[in-house]
Amino acid sequence: MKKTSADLKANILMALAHPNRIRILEYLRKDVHCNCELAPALELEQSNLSRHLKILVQAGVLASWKEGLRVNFKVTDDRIFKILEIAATIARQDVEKKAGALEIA
Amino acid sequence: MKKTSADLKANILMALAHPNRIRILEYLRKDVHCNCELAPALELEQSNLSRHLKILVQAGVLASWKEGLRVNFKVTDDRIFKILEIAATIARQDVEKKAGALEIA
DNA sequence: TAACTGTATGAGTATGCACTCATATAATAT
DNA sequence: ATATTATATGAGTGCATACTCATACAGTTA
Repeated sequence: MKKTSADLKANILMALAHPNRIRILEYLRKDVHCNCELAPALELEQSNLSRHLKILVQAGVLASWKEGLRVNFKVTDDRIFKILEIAATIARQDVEKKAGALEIA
Repeated sequence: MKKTSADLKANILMALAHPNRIRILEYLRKDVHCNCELAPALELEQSNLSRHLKILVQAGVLASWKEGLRVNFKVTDDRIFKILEIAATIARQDVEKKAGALEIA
């Protein structure tokens, strides 16, 4: 069945919408890393990490290539971080608004 | 338990990461609308729509207020659309890249 | 060749999400 | 008060997701 524009956008956003996948992306912001470096750095179980990486690759957010035994990953498009930045801003404003509402009450 | 920065960002993105919620946001881009206008326009069952709207409100993406019988909704921060726009761009590029890979093969 | 390292994946489980139907609540109008 | 309209929510279902453990696979080294 045909994918609508909303489906395509949702696919990308679903790939991003998990705390561990966001941590992966932020860890990859500066440098290229392999599964074996990410696992201890993010304290994720190897197979779990592998599946998260697969989701990000399938969504087109990460690129991967083999280098000997390792598989390296890098972020394909830095605009991903713009999305994360806006999400952080909105989350922060929402927290502030809710805190303000409590003070009034 | 305490929410990390990645958790907060993921909360926002999870709220956006559904085709119908994206359609809702895009429908609300220009104008304020109530549940009763959205349901027929987006062909969503009333209770289902109501729950989607609740998710968006709880995430701080939509604001809502009563007006007689109706509950109106508006987008709180237009930067949401920047997120959708970037997601669309990345999705489009990914589709093109995969199409290109097929041609070579 | 065998042993080792790094990654992927099958299987099982537990949790969460989207959806529908029926019903409850809220506000208005007769 | 009753009826009507708009929205919210409880309950049930089915499906997707995240996770773990064990194991398979791929590439390297001895």
